[in-house]
Amino acid sequence: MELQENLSKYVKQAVKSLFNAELESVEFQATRKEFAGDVTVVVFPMLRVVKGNPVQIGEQIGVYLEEHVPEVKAFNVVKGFLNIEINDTYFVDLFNTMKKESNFGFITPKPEDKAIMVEYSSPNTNKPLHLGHIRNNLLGYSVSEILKASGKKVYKTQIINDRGIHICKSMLAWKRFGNGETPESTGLKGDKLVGNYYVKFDQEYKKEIETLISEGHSEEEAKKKAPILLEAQEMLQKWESGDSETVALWEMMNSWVYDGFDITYKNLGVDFDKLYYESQTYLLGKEFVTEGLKKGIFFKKEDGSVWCDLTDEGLDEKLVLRSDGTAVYMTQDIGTAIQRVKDYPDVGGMVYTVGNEQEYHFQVLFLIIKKLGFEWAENLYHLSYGMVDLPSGKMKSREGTVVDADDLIVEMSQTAQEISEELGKLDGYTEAEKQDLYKTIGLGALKYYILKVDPRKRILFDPKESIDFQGNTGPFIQYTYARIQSILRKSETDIEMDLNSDEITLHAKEKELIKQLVLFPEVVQNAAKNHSPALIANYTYDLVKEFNSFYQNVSILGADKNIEKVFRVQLSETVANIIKNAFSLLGIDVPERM
RNA sequence: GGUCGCGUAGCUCAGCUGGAUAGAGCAUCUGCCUUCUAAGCAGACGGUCACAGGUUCGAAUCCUGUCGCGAUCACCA
Repeated sequence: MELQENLSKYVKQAVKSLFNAELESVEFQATRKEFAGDVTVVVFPMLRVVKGNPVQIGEQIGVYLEEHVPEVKAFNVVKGFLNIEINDTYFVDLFNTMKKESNFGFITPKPEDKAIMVEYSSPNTNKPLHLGHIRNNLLGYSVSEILKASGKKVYKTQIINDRGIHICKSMLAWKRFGNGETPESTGLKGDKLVGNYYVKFDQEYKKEIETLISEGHSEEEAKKKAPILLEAQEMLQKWESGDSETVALWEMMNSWVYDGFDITYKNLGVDFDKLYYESQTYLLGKEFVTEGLKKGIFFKKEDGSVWCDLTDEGLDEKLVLRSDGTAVYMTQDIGTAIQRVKDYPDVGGMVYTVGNEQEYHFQVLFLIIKKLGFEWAENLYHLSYGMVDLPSGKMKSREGTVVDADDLIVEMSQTAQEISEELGKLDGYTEAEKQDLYKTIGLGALKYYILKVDPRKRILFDPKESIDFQGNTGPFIQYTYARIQSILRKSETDIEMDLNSDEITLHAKEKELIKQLVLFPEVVQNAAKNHSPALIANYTYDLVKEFNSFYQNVSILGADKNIEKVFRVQLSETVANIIKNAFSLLGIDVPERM
């Protein structure tokens, strides 16, 4: 902050003139609440160049600052901490300049800058989205928005794992047991319908294994020889060879799933600029593996499989092409990355939002891309997040132990509805408006709950304990926003009006609010640097807590003087604007009433 | 076994570019709606910051080791 730079200069001057010593840097921190002051200079580090008692040194510097710096009103020294009080006019002027910036804290990207591509969601097309995908989607979307706000150009994308044995399993089960069912005929969402057949496949598969074992086969043998599995594998081969009937079935069932996903994405409020399909990128990956083989980046084993030797980087050898020449997961990811830069030449880096179980995969992928010689390999980042687990353990679609994304969203809205109806503050709202609001609040609770925790941490979600709507939650912050809107509706003060800083004496709560508000740009940059929506969430919570304390302790519309009233209304509106902007970075809407 | 991440109040989490007496929410208990929305505010209770060393004027924060939890080390994706 400018103030600190300014003070830093004077502290150095003070040390020079008082002790004839050179200070390299000055250490500041926010003054703790229990002491008087706004900013604190830590004296201890100075002891290296200035010999003496820290308290006395602090006192002397304090006197110097009081005399030489107009913004300094008073000071006190506690142990080695020099607490400095700043004039109210400084803070009011600060507020006057920031309140006019409609996108305070947001930086517009420069056209010549490189863009970042953020990948998230990237589901398999054989089952519906669950709570784990929700975390992924919210993180990816939010990090995209944060990067944009920090001044980067961003493309949101995903890679859809549309080919492989998993989708063949659903296809086969549908063919055998489906009787021609469609989303239309059943009324089921397409992804749900397909997911049911994936589960059905697994049930049949298990039955067959048991039969084989009872016939005397070993378990391992049975798992490999179950007829339904063999048939699925056969289907995959048919698909790869372009068998028209198989491809038609594949296209039909995938399209059901996409329709279903689209609904979930829309409900979640996430979107994508560009979709990639594994079925369209894996061939490019194979091309580059072949090329890398020629250049000596990869090597071929006797059986024809192609590998990358990473023992120099402390890793192992990694397979990039099977002995039968087919692609593996890695091959496809190499192709996808390269395809993206071909499509968007301004892309200079990528963020992969994928769970921490894939850390090794991305470590290897990034090294391989580097070896292939792409300059953007330096700017690849794996946004690795912890799993969402249930008290019973990992979520498993095949076993039905999942928290379904659509169901959870509906439940959250219902809870919001129950609470709202009990409070009964929505007179005059139409039923449609109410339903809209319940969704805003329900989603706000869910999104905030997920995003406020450090992405790296594992989340234990207990379906029996509902997500809170009080305290450090989305609805609490939304509520504060609505509360401010209510004041703004009642006030007739001019928001644009400039405030003469000499005429305002700040209440302690007002000063704290201004201090908190001006931190926002720094928080946005920090969140971008750390790829952490949690930093935005926690900042917003602190701001809102501060505001509510102000609200309950200071009358806004009932201020003694008009200028105070105008200032407080402006302050409230600015807080509301920051809440709205901060929450937009988390993908959370704010309501006018609730 | 190797590698990576995590371990802070009964529970969920902040704090981690080293700084003052470690902060919130939930839960429990006390007050506050004839004044701007009580999904709120004010307060009480609650901690060997996993453990042991080290570096430092100063360590929850940095380093080393130990323990616990999770992930990963496939011709699966």
